[in-house]
Amino acid sequence: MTSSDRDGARRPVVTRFAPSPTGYLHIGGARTALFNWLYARGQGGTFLLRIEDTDRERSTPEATAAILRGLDWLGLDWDGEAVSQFERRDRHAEVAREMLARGAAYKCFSTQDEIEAFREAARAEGRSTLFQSPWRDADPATHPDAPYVIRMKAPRDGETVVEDAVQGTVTFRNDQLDDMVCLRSDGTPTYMLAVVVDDHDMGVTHVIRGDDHLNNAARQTMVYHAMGWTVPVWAHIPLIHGPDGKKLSKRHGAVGLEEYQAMGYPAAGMRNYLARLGWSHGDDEFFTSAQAMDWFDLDGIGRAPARLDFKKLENLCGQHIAVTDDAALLHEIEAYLAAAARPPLTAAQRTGLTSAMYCLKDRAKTFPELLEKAEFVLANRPIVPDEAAARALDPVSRGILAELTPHMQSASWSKDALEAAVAAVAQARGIGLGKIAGPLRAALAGRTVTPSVFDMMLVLGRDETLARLSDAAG
RNA sequence: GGCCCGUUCGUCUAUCGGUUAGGACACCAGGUUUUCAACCUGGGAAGAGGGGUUCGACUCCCCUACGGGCUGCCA
Repeated sequence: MTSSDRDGARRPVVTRFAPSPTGYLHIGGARTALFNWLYARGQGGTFLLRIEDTDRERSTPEATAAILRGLDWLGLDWDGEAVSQFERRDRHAEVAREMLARGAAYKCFSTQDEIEAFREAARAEGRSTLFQSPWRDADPATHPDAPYVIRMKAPRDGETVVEDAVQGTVTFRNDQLDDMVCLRSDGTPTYMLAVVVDDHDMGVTHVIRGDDHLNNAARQTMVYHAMGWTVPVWAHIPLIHGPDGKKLSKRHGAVGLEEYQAMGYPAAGMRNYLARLGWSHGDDEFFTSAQAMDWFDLDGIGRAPARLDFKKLENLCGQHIAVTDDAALLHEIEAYLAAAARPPLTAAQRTGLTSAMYCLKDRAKTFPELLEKAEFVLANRPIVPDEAAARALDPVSRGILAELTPHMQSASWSKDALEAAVAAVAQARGIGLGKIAGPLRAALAGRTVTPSVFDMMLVLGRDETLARLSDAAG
């Protein structure tokens, strides 16, 4: 059996990504979104987006916007409108009341101070610090006229089993689970209640999320049971760690997805890398999104946390840049420029870059690297050599360039002819091709790292090439 | 503290009781080469430790160590 029909009944798959808008889109969150998207799309299902903004203190519209931008960049499209969890608060409260009516929940009048006192005492005595409310079985007649929260009346005996598509069967003793708060004293729902209600109402069939929620799944299962709702297929995926194996944090460098865009990684490479991080399909390493959709399955998800490896990311990005068509590449490079707050391309640069793309795309791993190698076509005369290029333009080299120029003037402008011309000069001088290519590269690009000198001449054309040669030789 | 999860080359991983434990990235050496990238050849590199179960364990069970998570009127 596959994980998709673990619960027996085949339902159209519905997944969701449910981030809380309290900051940027975390790289780990992005992968969670990717897995949900891949699974839904691969199964011909639906992928929903829900913003978990019930924490009014920390939620911001800016963070929501950042999340949407991140998903958009990664190419993860969701179905329908993004749902605001906060706006569904009345529905959540309604379910809390329903649980009350069913005897699956109760009003708890304990104050924060009382709860804290309880925990301190428990800690001191070495008992469980799970709060045991005195109101759990209180007679409603004794209820004071005071603020209260609605707590889940969790079973005290027995155990709750979470059937997880990734983690396997995980059993929790019910006495380890507390009577979680479902509705706060101000009448707003807690996350624990809201997720369940929303996932149920939205018809979510597969909950794929970080394994920091594995414990929560047990308590949420109780809500499903209390309401008589079908429990979704759980899939708790391991978190992503930093290169040192510790929980990913800012000291590891980039943790926000947008930073990766600003660093110039192509979205396709990012998707490929993220998909491969914690999920595998045999020995396949390099693949398109279409293949990933086709192959993606919950069974292929690993159980151990994975570490970020920038070298591998770069390698995959390089491969994707090489196979992306020129127009799409240009488009993405312009988006990168904007994301990195770099000046946009001029019309002339856009044209030049397009004509040079064929000799740039398979020698760059990131957009900044590609742009650096494209400098020869991006820059205008006079070409200002960088330090290394300036060193390559010593008097002897300039003499060589001066000698080469007439040959270039008469050569037909094809790669073969250009190579022949350069070879002829090399032979006449009794030097290797490298002795000519170095200065030539410096004169044409002002750089020492570029595409082939012949490709550059082809892209630049005769007039521009000769002009640059004369600039450098002169 | 309690509960839960995890642990195969440096990294990502394959393996789903029987393999010389495979691949990729990275690294090292050599080759090719006009730079970079790419490419070719070769190399080093792994089952956390200890007990079981079994004819046979990386694979199953237990313990320990280490890492992570939860234990909130945060999500």
